Amino acid sequence: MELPVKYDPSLTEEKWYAYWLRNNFFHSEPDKREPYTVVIPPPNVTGVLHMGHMLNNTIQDVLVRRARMMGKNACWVPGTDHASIATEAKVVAKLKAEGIEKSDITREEFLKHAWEWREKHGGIILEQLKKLGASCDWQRTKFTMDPDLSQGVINTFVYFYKKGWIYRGVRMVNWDPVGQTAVSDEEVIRKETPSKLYYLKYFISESGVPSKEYLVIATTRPETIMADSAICIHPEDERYKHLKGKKVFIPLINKEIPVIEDDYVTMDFGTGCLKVTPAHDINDYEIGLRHRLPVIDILDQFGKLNQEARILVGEDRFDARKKIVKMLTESGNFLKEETYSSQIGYSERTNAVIEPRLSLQWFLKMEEAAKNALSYVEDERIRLIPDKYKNTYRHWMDNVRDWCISRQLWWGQRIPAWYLPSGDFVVEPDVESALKAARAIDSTIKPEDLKQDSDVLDTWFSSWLWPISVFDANKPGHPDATPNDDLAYYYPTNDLVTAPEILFFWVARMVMAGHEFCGDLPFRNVYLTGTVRDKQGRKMSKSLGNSPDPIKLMEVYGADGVRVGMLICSSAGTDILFDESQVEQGRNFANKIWNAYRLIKGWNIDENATQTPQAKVAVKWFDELLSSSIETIDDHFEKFRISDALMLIYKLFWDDFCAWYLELIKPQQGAGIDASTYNATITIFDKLLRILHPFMPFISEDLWQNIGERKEGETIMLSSQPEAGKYNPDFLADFEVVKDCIVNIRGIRQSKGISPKEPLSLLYKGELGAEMISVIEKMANINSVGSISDKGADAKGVSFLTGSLEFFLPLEEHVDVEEELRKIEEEIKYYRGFLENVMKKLSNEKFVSSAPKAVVDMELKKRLDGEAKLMKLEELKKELTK
RNA sequence: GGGAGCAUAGCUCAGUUGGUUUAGAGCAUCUGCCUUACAAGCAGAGGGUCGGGGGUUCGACUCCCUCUGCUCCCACCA
Repeated sequence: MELPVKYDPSLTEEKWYAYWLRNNFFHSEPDKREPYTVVIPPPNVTGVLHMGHMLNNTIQDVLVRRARMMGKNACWVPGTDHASIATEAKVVAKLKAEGIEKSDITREEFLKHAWEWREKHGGIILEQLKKLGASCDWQRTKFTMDPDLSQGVINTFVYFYKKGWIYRGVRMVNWDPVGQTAVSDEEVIRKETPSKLYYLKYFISESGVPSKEYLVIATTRPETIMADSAICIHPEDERYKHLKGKKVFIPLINKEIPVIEDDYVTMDFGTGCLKVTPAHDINDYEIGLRHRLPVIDILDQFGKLNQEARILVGEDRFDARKKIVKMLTESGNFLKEETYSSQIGYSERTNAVIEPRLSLQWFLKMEEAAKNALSYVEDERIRLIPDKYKNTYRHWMDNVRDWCISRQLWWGQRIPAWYLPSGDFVVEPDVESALKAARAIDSTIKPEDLKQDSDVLDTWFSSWLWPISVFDANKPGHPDATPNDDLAYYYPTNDLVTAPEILFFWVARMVMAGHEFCGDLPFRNVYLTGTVRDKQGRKMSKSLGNSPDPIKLMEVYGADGVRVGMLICSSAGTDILFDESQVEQGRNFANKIWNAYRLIKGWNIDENATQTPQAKVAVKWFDELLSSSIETIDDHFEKFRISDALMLIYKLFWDDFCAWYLELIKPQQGAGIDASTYNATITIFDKLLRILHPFMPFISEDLWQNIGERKEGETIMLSSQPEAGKYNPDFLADFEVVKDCIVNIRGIRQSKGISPKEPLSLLYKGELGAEMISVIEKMANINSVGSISDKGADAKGVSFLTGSLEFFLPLEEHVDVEEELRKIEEEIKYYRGFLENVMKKLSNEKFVSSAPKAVVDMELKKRLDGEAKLMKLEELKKELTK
């Protein structure tokens, strides 16, 4: 069968993925082998694959496939996250498009729609991962809202409540009036936003009556003046000494409020008089707490003014702002406005301007958990890669705040707290136990009297259990329970691959949950990927439209090509500037591999042929090179230098194997190859494929299946990673010298315009085995090799030095003596400079006495080599000028 | 304002406890090649003194200080 000149991924990828699935190769069950476990960072259930996922999952697959080939029982657990805010937002939008408002339907109806949405879209991202080649154990696919996982979340809540770590409290939260929920600080994006600073007059009260005197405050939010509880001045502000103990009137509503003193106020900002609005500003809230000020909340959940405002009731906060400025102008309280730019918080999900709002929320105490979580990283039981993130991690843990775990949403695990008519509440895992507990408080309670809290839990409150609950959903909330077989075997997991942005959100919290429920770390290594950016360094985002569609990319370049493109230039923790040319490079590499295979496959074995000397050296050389390379690759993986490992493999295959090895063993045109070389080559190729497999699973499987006799059920996936054998570094170095000689000769040909097809003769001086000479003959097209001592007295040619060897190409008609002289002069100059440097060191007393012996010896050797080179160059120069 | 990090060839990055022939790779560029596996290719070549300045050291891309530029995180002045 004729193989096409170009590798076509579309013919192999689907085929082999189906084969792997059919044979259940990805599935893992506990056994006697050492486990290697990875849990996927669960993508949003309604999400679609983006470039960040591609990078992240490619790395995981490389690690998992390699571990599997190293004899470990590899288990990569896939799954999705219910992502309450994002998913609920999508469902709300979808219903709206159908003319249904969330507020018009019941919770149950809404959840039905949400689950339908999940059924329809929930599998997409996992299907996309299959295209990438991800070797996940799909039978273990989990969803953070699977019934058993949800129960685990509920149990966890009950557990921490009973432990006293969960409490209910009034807190200033970041309220998203569009999403209708509180969002965490981390989900608020601050953006520089142009606004105005309004200067307003507050008239001073003279025994309950406004006087003509006034003070001036500056505010960006005039619509909140009705919620003012006080005016605050700095205790040391000389300008306002006369205001101490006075009261002032809020404009328009003429309400009397006190002037208080607090050093929170910055004297030189604005007017130095601050209006204190405890209900609508976090700092004001804290001042309010200190001075026991009343909290007047004038905004409703939609960001509209409520009855408390007295005026402009029902107006949206931004409309109210415009209107009140007008009203203040009319009332004579408006002084002036200035343009002003400030950092305004926006909701990450809905982009609505965040409203600081007081509300009753559930919190989880973090102090003790954070201490534990920090210790695992501090003493390196958990390794962060790169370790610079230790600083960030420590900073987070040292400044941790209690975690607001309630969300005013429907999509998620509903908080298991039931309220009695009396206002008391009980926290229990289910309604039956809640009833029982409630009756302990009030024996007359009937089931219909109990009202469950309407909030759901923060999504992270389920994902922090992920490494535990995917194996044993009963364990969270039950630290004393005996772990099931899966958990006992797979936990702790090995490596976690994720983004640094969620180091705190997710990684740290998993450490906390792992410590609490399993008494152990959840993973040993955390590999933090960089952010995928475009060529200009911008984050890839939907709104910018600068992210390529990964599926299309894989269609054009092949999954293997894309995988290589993503990894070739991305070390841990550094952002990768994505450029399609890298993916092109990956595709080209796949094609190179394909064509190497075509070449080998095209050879006929000639049973009568004997191994050429070149082939003999080539096999020996490549075997040893392979061993030394495997050692380096292992080392790279040990240190998670994945792109280094890939680059090494890339060069090993392309340069060493294709450009040198294959060229050396290539039989004469039309001739067959001897069996010994052929078999050795197949063995080498087989090893190369296995080394390539974690990075390029499809093409390596395809060629591996073809290169030998395979039966159904055999796969490169479950073969092994080649191990390093013995090698002789001196031999490898000698071979490099020979390569250098060949490159020299080729370069001379090019500069003299001598065709590679024209055979040349070569003279040399030094020690060079017959087999090495044969390599030079073949690779540089040399037809006769002699000793330099046989060179005729007037022979014209080109000399060059490599290693400790001296070569001479007799090229009578091509030689330009002037030019040769110039080149030699240049080299002499270089070595003089070089020697000068070396001598400077060696003649330095202190260097010789204080540097390690090995370093001094190296310098001595450099000196000897340099002097020898220089001497030869001087000789050559003399000959030329003679 | 607080904290962290980065600055090495045109581009993207290595440079692993300061010493391995006066800095490496890939891509891109240039030159010559359709050489019977591959033009998604082959062969060859050029290109940086390691952001600026100072210091420590026998020795600094590597450690310290400082300046400049950039990035990220945290907090945020009404």
